[in-house]
Amino acid sequence: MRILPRKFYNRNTVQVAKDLLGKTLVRKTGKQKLTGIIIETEAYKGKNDPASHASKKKTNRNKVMFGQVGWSYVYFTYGMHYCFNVVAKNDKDLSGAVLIRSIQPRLGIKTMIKNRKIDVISNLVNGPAKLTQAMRITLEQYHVDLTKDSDLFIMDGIKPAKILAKPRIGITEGVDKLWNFSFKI
DNA sequence: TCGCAGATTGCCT
DNA sequence: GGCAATCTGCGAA
Repeated sequence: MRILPRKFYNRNTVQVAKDLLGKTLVRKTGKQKLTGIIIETEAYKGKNDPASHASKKKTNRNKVMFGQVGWSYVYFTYGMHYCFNVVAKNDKDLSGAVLIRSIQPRLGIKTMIKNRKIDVISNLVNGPAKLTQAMRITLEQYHVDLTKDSDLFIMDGIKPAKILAKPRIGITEGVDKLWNFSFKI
């Protein structure tokens, strides 16, 4: 398997969100290696997308969404949760990112369970904040290059059979857009 | 099984 | 000062 090249992310944000399904997320913590297949994503553009952090203006928090594609965007919210995004946009768009909502654990499941302090597999990574907790993603992973072999990157994976498109979750504006993508393994 | 409220911190207005 | 791309536990049905 190969690491996804930067040009993979240099396309329409919605298209990248779809194509990220089935790809492998790799997280290295010391000697431990945690991997998982991405099974749910959401697309957030900048302009004309009221639900996006970057819809209004560039701030210190969301500036990564305006920067280089293929870099991580981690943000802290609700006082206790982190969410993990990948910056992806074509040349026309000023900003955009794909939220990784859910994965299917492959390597290091035991470590993930330990990180989450629970023992129910079905409850391990079925949500963006649970995913970051299980994989130990924090603000230290804010602005990491995902196209390089480091602590955190994304590799090629499997091909999803059937992609489902739904409204995005947890937002109050822009709910008419079917930019939540998932598939069944 | 479903729906609601609390937790808790940093960012923006 | 108010709110957020969420999760969990609790109470009701």
